[in-house]
Amino acid sequence: MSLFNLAYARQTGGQFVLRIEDTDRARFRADSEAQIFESLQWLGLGWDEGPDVGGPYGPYRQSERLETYQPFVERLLAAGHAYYCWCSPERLQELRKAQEASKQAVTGYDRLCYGKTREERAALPGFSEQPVVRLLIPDDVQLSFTDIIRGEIKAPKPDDQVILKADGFPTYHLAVVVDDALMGITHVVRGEEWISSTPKHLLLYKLLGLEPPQYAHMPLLRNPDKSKISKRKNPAARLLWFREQGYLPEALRNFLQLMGYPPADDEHEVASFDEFVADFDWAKVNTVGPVFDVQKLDWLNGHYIRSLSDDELAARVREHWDYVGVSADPQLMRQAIPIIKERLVTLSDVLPKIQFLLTPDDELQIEPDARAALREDAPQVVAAAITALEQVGEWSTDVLHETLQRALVDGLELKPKFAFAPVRVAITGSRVSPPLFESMAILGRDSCLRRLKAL
RNA sequence: GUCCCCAUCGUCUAGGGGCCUAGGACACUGCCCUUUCACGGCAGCAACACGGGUUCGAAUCCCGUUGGGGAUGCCA
Repeated sequence: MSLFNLAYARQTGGQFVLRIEDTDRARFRADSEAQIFESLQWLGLGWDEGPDVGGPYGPYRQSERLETYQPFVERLLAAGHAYYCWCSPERLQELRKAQEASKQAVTGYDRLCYGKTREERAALPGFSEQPVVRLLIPDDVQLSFTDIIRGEIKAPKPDDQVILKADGFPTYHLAVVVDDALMGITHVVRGEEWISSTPKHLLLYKLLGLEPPQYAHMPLLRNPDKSKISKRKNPAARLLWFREQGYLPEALRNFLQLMGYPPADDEHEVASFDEFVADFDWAKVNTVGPVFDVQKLDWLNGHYIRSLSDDELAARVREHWDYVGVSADPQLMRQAIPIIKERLVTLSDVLPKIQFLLTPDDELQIEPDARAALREDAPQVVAAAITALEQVGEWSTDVLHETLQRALVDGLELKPKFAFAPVRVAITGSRVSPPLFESMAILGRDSCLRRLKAL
């Protein structure tokens, strides 16, 4: 949502505003705001106005704007567009349960308090001391509106929605309308789950004499079983999970772009944010909720990793290690970057791929399947390799390649495949590894010979 | 239950009446490259949910069915 919001703001020279909608005290978490900041910043979606950077329409936290909403509530009350409701949460719950059980079409508040004074209402059951304020939905409330993604859409008829809670906080519905109007918001970009609430918002604009914004209702991302993406079913619901896993923000950004927006053409699935901005058009945004498929993200991430220079990639790996708390020799990692780069899917793959370089020689484990795959001639091959390598002057990739080629392939008349396999197992402990001679060059003469002798 | 949104390969999508024997990407399979694994290259597998219309002609327009999603909160 933010990505698309920002793209449009950039394309049109607008401001991207970050507002914290923290009107629910029950769900308040001290660290959630910091997580929002970190997620957006990491993804490269910086905001022009917000609680931390300020701006002309602050404060940008709804919990700090309580006095702002009060007069609007009073105006609605005075004009008869809203009314007090003393119904207790228990009564409302029972009402809801009864409506569900009845299998009738009726839902929503039954207007028990409408038109009653406090005294009149207090005489009835299910009374609570502290009232809420409800919006009176007229019968002729406007139910259709223009969505800049979907065109003309209909929405369900709302019930008498609470706009001011018993604790004095506004609900989202009131706060979002007041704030959007006061902050000069021209475009509201939100998930499609808000379509059904839009008539309430439009009504509020009308009753308050405010100019409504344009609406863009984006499709919701889905779990592989097509349900709405959730933290329980999908760790990907938490943006920072990707950071922890070693994904590049630009890869995730590109992927998210793809999830909501078709590529400009067949050749442009990999596209920068600037290209996205240049091509951006609300009418092209998808209306179908896409399944979040990590495989494609993996491919994109590998693609972006490969497009980085070795130094850039090493810097990213160091950042990632700092973030997740890995401490390993950064110099060695930098040396190994060229030989592991095209083998990486995420930054987390770096450590396991260079583990054999970091392990002390006497602690190197030979993987069981690697040992099992050794042929009977392995001892002779390793012995020949040791003999040949002990004569090597310059310990470099080319010399090592040439030396072993001559000693094993030519000397023992082996196919390269069988000639180098035992050496690979001795050096790396595995059947699969980064390129052998490069690895040996990084490891150094002493370690290589020790490992060969050990095998 | 009611209301709303949506419906093309396994996944993301192109397509907006004839250019579609439906194109691309990821994944998968095979081949090539190759010291392993990757990368890269080439090839292949694979879809218009169903039923009615409209039309000379429908993946494209309309209706219905089915399926999926969302809303129905003093949550956002």
